[in-house]
Amino acid sequence: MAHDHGALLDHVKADMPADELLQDLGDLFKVFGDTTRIKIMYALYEDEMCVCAIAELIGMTQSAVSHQLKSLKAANLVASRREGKTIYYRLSDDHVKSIIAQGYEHLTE
Amino acid sequence: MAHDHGALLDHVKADMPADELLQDLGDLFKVFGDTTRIKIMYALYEDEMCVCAIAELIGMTQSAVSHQLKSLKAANLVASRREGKTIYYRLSDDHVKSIIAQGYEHLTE
DNA sequence: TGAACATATGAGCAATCGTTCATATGATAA
DNA sequence: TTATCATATGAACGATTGCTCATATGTTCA
Repeated sequence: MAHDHGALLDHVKADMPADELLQDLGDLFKVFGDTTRIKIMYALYEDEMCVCAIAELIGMTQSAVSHQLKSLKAANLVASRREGKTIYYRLSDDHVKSIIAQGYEHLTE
Repeated sequence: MAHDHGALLDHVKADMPADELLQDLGDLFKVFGDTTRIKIMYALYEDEMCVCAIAELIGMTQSAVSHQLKSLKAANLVASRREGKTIYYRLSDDHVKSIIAQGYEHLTE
């Protein structure tokens, strides 16, 4: 410790979410913290897209994209539907757009 | 590649931000992607706080907190002021709160 | 059934990350 | 100046991450 902080700590501590939620928040933002995944989310911004289209668009291997889509899906950021051999992914949530938009604003002002 | 995607790729590609911005977005969210840094930002949610108070609050070493504050400052998420020996940190931006709030909403619904 | 296509997945490896430990910097007070 | 307090920083190490490569799964069509 160091100098005295009075009642400040107790007050702030009372307003903090539970540790598990803080962990989940970190894990969620970790998914946003990679350029490849950001590109994938932007690819799906307007409309759904199949895996190989995403791969071609962002210039990455089908395998790499598939691995990242798995992360995104685990975080409930994308959803998918099958149509024959093809699987189409889409953003599952408006939060994706608003989170990215807030980040965008932070950078460009 | 694989099957044909017609004009879809060109259309979506035209709407994508420049690579450098996408990289910056990923780097920004990477800073949110750690529980310790999330805790620090929550600690500063209401008011500024000195380093040792943050360390005591979240139960981490002064050194660890200082390292993370450096990351947060490099991303323009916190700012600081000196008062004698003590240095007070605060959130530098309302985007911090709104980004975390969006993440929170995504998790809790 | 077998071939071709679209996607998923496991292992392995280089790179990045977050903490610890020791030490440096910077400010105050005696 | 010297001692002490508050914070910052560099090196080192274990843990996690994202890609590649090879291969597996699942679907369609002949």
